[in-house]
Amino acid sequence: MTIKDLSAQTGYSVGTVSRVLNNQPNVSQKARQAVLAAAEASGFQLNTMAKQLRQQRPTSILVVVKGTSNELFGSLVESIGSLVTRSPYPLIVDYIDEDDNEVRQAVQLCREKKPLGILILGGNKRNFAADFHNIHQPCVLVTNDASGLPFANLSSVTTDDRLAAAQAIEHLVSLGHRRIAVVGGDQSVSDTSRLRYEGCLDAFARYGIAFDEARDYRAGRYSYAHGYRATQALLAQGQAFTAIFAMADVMAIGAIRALKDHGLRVPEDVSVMGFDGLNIGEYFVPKLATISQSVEDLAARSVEILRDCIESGGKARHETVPFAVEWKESARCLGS
Amino acid sequence: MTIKDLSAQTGYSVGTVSRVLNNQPNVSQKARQAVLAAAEASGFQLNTMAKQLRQQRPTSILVVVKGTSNELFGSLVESIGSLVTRSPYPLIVDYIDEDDNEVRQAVQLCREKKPLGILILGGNKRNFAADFHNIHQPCVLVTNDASGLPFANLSSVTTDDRLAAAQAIEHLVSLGHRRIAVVGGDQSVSDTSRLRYEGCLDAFARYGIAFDEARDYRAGRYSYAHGYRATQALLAQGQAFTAIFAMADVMAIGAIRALKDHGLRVPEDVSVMGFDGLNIGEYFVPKLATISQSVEDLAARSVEILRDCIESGGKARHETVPFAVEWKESARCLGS
DNA sequence: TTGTAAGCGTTATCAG
DNA sequence: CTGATAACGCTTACAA
Repeated sequence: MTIKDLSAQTGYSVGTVSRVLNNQPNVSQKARQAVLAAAEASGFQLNTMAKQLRQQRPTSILVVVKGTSNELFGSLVESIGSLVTRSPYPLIVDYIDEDDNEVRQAVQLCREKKPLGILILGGNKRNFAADFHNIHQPCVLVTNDASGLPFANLSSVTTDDRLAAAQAIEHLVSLGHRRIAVVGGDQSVSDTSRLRYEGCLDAFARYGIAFDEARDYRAGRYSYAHGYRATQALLAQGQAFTAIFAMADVMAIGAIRALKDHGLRVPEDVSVMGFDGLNIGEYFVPKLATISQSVEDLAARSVEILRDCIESGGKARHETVPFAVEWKESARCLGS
Repeated sequence: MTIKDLSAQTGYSVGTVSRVLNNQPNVSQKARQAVLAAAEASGFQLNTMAKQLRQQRPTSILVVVKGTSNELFGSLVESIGSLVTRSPYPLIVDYIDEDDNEVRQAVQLCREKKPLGILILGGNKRNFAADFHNIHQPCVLVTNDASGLPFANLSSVTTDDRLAAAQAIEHLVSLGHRRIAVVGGDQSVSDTSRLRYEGCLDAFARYGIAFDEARDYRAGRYSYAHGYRATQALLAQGQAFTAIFAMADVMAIGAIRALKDHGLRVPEDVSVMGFDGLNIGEYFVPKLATISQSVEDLAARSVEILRDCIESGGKARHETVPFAVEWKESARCLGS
């Protein structure tokens, strides 16, 4: 089935058929109806490849997901997926390892797929600074800030990680905690982790609380397993802390399990606070105190910015979505 | 950058350039090297659209994900994604609502995207029986059995849901439980739920245990929230049961939360058993007793079958991947 | 071994 | 308003 067949069936030329199919003016009602009817009857679909080849303009949106164990990205991809599915752009989703270079991968895929625009979930500034100049279509970095970078086509949507982490610590402090351990990511490779770490330090400083990185901080990936291991490592030194702040809900859950396996109760013996606001947190026992970032907001803003850049040539921007400190069962008031 | 440019640069004709780029024989070493060098130097990439248009053969694999709240599918998509990313086929992932018709959606997308093959996550036989005849490329239905259906291009990879559910109940029975409530999906629309339900009945019958659907069964989607609600509904009649079998881990987690909110302890007061073997189950408190299906196996088998059908014209087959009954904390021995 | 040229299904230009 | 026709970048007979 091609427009040629449609042309033969209706008696109109391929030119006219094409115009009808593309809702162009300068077609008579009669022709329009005839073509539309024939197309409908045969379930005709334009051949995307031919169309794109001719128009020289791509149609898909590329999504690069960095790291697969963080459930936040899973939800984010789904949310983005359902937003984009209802738009005219097909999604190409590419999952890469947490250790791979997301920008290089994106460059590679851009050459191959020539997408209209790109969404990158997770990443770090260093990789962008090094390789992003090879990317020329609109791109939105999601969950990481890219505002310092000198690229006119790079937007970002993120939570104010530093402030949010500081508020997480503040919340624990307000509950009476003074000895707080932190589990998070490797600050040298993850900007997110670095910012959240700095936020912690901000808060510790503000309250004059001692924090010794070597003693009170353990790093790993954002996954259940690494949260578990990091907490075990912390516990191996003896439990001097009354609270743990985990930089991701998945790590917090791993941490709680580790505490429990160590014979400690949450929150009676140790309070735990997470970060992300995953659905599971609401159902976990105990309910997870956390910093919630709305997956829906993050997804919606990212997609909207990208579409604006693609469709209206909008300027790149760097947005911050709101977060909320969720008071929940896993963090309790000390001595109450 | 087109092969024409490469042709001009090297002095060879576009035909020769094309042959080199496609690793065809009948090209001199000299020509091959010259072209490859030029391509390398300029970072040249063949234009996929033009190639496909000419060859009339598609290259992508379509993944249709039905329902977004079931974490199992989330992990599955990721697992499939990382398997396929390392193959020459781009993935097109489409998320649809749990209530949409996955086959119609697939038909629609096939017309548009003309994929090489299709992976459908979740679905029901009725939809396949009604509309699958419109699909002519290899397709694998994942997590649902399609063996009864008369389509030569339809494979399926699934767990033996009926047997697995029966073993879940058996496990609870072996722990001394006699009054077992079940939360699951709507059997009239979800084959998976129907099979698991029948498995439950098999086991109940085998042990002569009374089970009254109206009293002991509540349905909802496979999500935390629906597991929670279904359990609330069960509890609203008074708690006559000592154990709950949930047809999905996400429902089991919702169930545990509901029990807890009702002042009941798990497993001391009520045992809970799930189904799926999600990662979270290992970290949940209590660790979730479940039927584990290996996401990796499911993904690996599905992708392998699909690739075999696509690449070697392999025959459709219906496979069953192993499952395991996981004895874990959330299900305890009655009266011990 | 290499070059030439005819399409693949569309859209866009240009004449009618 | 409509119809020819030339591209788009590539592969593949076929000819040399």
